[in-house]
Amino acid sequence: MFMVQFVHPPRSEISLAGVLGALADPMRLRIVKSLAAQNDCMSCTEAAPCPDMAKSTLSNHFRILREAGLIRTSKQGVQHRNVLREEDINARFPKLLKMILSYPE
Amino acid sequence: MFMVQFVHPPRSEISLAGVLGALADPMRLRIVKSLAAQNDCMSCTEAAPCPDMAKSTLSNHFRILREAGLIRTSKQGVQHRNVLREEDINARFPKLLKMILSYPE
DNA sequence: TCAATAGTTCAATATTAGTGAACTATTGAA
DNA sequence: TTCAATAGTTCACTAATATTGAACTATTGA
Repeated sequence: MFMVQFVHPPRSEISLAGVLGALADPMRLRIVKSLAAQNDCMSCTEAAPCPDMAKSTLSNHFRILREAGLIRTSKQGVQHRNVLREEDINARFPKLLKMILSYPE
Repeated sequence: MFMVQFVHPPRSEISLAGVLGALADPMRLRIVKSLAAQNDCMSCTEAAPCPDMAKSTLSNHFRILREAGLIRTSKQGVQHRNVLREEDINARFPKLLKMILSYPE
């Protein structure tokens, strides 16, 4: 009955604290690394950082990434398509994302 | 009777998640910016991001920065001398700190 | 010795994260 | 069309973390 509505901040409202906070979690960092490596959209389960994580936890991580402006989510069929908002992040904080993703750990 | 002991992680144990998490707070980011601008040690109150913050809150922010490996604290008289561990951070995550501190907000 | 200064620690409350269970929405097949 | 499977979300509960006032420790200087 009620469609799930995704909340995406406009580019101008993407904050540094928000971005850093979203990336300051090893699981979320792995999600973002997956999305960056794929260079395409991925479903939540495809980008899941580990197989044994609770669905609700995974969903929460995607929500945090979305609300921080790091990813854009749209619905396609039964899945959610998540893409990295690379252009937006780069426009706000040039080179930051690439640099953070470049570290091995 | 009991000296306050400061906990500082060795360089090798400074983690990306720890650094990003520590910097993902506007107040702590301001503290680190102050220390970077000063390029010297500062007391906690000198580097305080706003004057009306509770002492205990300020103390807690410094503890988080310290435990993340971002600052080194030593005691001098009645004050604590805080310095940015720039070399250590740069060794672990080259250019990251400078980049994060370069954004205006 | 006493007051002032600089922080820390403690205890209480408030916010946030992780998770299982129940739910919604879409697809595909009987 | 109905039903099961799939993909996520939302809710409710618990656990961890942040904020703050009050009490405390340590140092200095009068």
